[in-house]
Amino acid sequence: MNFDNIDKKLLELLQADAKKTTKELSQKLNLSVTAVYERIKKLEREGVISSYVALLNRAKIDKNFVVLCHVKLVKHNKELIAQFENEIVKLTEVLECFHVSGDYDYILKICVKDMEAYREFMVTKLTSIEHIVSTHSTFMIGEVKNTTAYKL
Amino acid sequence: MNFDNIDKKLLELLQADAKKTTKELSQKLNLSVTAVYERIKKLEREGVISSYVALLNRAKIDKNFVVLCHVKLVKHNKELIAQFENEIVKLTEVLECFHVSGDYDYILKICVKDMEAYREFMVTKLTSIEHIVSTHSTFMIGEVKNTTAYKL
DNA sequence: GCTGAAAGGTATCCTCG
DNA sequence: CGAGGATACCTTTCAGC
Repeated sequence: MNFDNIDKKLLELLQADAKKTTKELSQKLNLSVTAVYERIKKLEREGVISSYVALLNRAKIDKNFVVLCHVKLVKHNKELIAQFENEIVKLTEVLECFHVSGDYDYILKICVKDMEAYREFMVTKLTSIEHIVSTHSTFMIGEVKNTTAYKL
Repeated sequence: MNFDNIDKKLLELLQADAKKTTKELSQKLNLSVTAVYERIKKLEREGVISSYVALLNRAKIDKNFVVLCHVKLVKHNKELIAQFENEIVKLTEVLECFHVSGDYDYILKICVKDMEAYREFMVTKLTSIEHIVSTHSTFMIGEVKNTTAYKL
């Protein structure tokens, strides 16, 4: 799909605030309400906009302890990978999990309450998944940037 | 702030789909529309819900090349750190940047179109920031999980 | 903190340039 | 592709429990 400047601006606005009314958007874009409405519907239909979500403040919900955990598997055959990934998806503490190139196989972003909760998570959940040969935890000491918005 | 089970369920629903109407939510929660409305307003007022955003599909907007880049600075005094972080925030290709413990100082999640775009980013943007002594790029070869929703 | 009803604003659709 | 108007639905407020 191709985006003109209005689409780009529209996506920028919706990525910043999904609660803006089409009326407000139409004013910022110098378009009619209907035109904006149809552009949004098209972007949704095409799957460019995948969802609208509420973002929470980690600090207010006891999830302010963030760890980036590098994981290495014993082997890399299709079955083991599928099994591992299937388990990871279920873990609510894991917000992001990327299969990566390099020394480690996966990088996980884990959010829990504190170090104690992380210890508990490691012992009872992560390392109970089979096929993991090693992990390396890197603790977040500060969040410089964390956005969901892409610049088109 | 303290959350009862209704708040938790409400936050779960809003994190999954911010476009649900208070009417729909009230049915799922067995509450009146007004009660749900007031709970949401309170969660917004307290800053638990920080924003509502549209999430885009990376694959549809030419941002499907994801790199986790580890960065190490020369020194770690307050001034250099502030200067580095100030520059990073401006880079639209960087969606996440965490100040971390360990061998490297920062871990960045970078989304661009392809390897060529990444090369361009590294050469013209990232490494043009001063005080970086070394970087290590880890390429994403698969996305296992990527959510913005915390489980309360 | 909850409910139900009332008022005003929006989303959505339709017809027409 | 975009505009404007009609309608159903939603958000938001208010009185009362």
